[in-house]
Amino acid sequence: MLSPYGMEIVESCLDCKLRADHLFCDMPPATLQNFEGIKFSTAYPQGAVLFVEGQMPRGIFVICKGSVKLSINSPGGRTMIVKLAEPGEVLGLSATISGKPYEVTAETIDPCQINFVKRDDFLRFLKEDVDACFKVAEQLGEKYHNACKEVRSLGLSHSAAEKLASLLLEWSSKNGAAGKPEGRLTLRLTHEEIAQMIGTSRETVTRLFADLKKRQILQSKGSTLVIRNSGALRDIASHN
Amino acid sequence: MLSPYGMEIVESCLDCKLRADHLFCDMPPATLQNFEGIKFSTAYPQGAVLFVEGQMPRGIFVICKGSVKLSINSPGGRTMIVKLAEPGEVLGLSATISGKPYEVTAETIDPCQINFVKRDDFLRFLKEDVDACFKVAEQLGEKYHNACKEVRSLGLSHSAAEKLASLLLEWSSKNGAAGKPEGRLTLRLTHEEIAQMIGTSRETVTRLFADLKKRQILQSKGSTLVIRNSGALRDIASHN
DNA sequence: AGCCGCGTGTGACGCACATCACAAACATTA
DNA sequence: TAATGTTTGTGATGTGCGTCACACGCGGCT
Repeated sequence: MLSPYGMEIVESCLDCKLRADHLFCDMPPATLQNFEGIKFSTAYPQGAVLFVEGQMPRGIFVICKGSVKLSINSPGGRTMIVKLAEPGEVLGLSATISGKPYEVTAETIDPCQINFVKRDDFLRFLKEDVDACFKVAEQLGEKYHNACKEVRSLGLSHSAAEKLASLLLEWSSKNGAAGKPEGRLTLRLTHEEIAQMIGTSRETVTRLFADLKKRQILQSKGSTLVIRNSGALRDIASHN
Repeated sequence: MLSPYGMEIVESCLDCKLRADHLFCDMPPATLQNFEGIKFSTAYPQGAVLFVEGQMPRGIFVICKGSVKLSINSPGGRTMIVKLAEPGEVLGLSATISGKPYEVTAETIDPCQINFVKRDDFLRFLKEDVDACFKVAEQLGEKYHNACKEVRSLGLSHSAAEKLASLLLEWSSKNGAAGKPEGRLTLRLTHEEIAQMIGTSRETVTRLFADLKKRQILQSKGSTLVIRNSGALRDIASHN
């Protein structure tokens, strides 16, 4: 079956082939059966906003396909991108559990398939099933872990160059884990968005890229980046 | 009963008078009974290190009395204080659940009573009890929430003045919640440590305090601070 | 008393980076 | 192909604050 946005749709979680790779989705069959009963599967186009920071929680969103940009915004219009969430991640979890407003804003960056579960249904589901509840704890632990990494990078690493280098290495290694050739990656974000990820200005990102190319550490054709000297990049990333 | 460090000790969680105020400890009696069986209650002096960032998780620590400083460190010797944890909070939770290294370093800043539970015991405890598991999820949500606040303050608010003002307001309001007179607070941290909380240098903190006093916004006698103009302080804190 | 260690106060200096202000390179639409 | 938007490249300029350097105050020693 095809969604309106030209993407194949997975009908049921039970026969989702990628389940084992999807952190949250890898639950015992019985638990999954219950989940199946309360989820709503929806397809979203690129640029759809799932929820906004400060909204009261309506429920949780499990990413099946596509990626989602999580960001926080200051009243003054400043934006910071916290994370790019991938399939298998659950969004809106802590807000849904605590009943407090969503912490971040979630916006799809390509066509996505996403399972939604209403807050009440989800809470009932949790209280009835230890396995599910434990999965949620794991998932929240993961979120906390990521947030800690973010804090570390924002608070301890100094130069913008350092943070950009770390980001590139992280992306590159994520490629490696996915079987793609490591050391080669395609940028899916604009310089502006990259700047928002590492907490600097767009111009600085541009200049840093220019510098890395001049120093033969990076090479680019279109939106494809090749890391020519990963050693040097690592040096920059861990320069205390 | 008195501990070696001149602090009264609570024998059992079941008749702990502060239980209702302690987020994690407020569990159903049956659950609490189980917890009672696996916990080890210990008294620590000031300056004790519970665990260090990067260590493999031995288990969780529930604070009964006293406060604990959570920090992260860069290989280059830089330190950032992430949080001051209070009674009712659980430390080492996400590491214990995921089996990955502790995210932060935990050090007592005054004499503490703390319940320790070994990793295996704790995991078994969780898998047997949905209520406990749900409490853990709540607790992790809380941790995630705090981390998000940290990210927001590090990534969006720019000037050091802004962050210091926010910190003071937060402390002051925490006093208010505890019944103490709001707008009056005693500093328990040195300028150096405050600097580590807001990610700046000690000298900057000193200068900022001097400036706030000169502008009649703050007033200090010894380690006691009085906020004379909370409006102005709020303005500084939310200056976009 | 005098000495030491620790926290604090304050000046001088420089650099990394924000900000502004364009121009050039693409992408989209009509 | 012109017309309009979006993303990128680069210079000029200013400034917040990190860093170094040193002096002062205060409490705990012996």
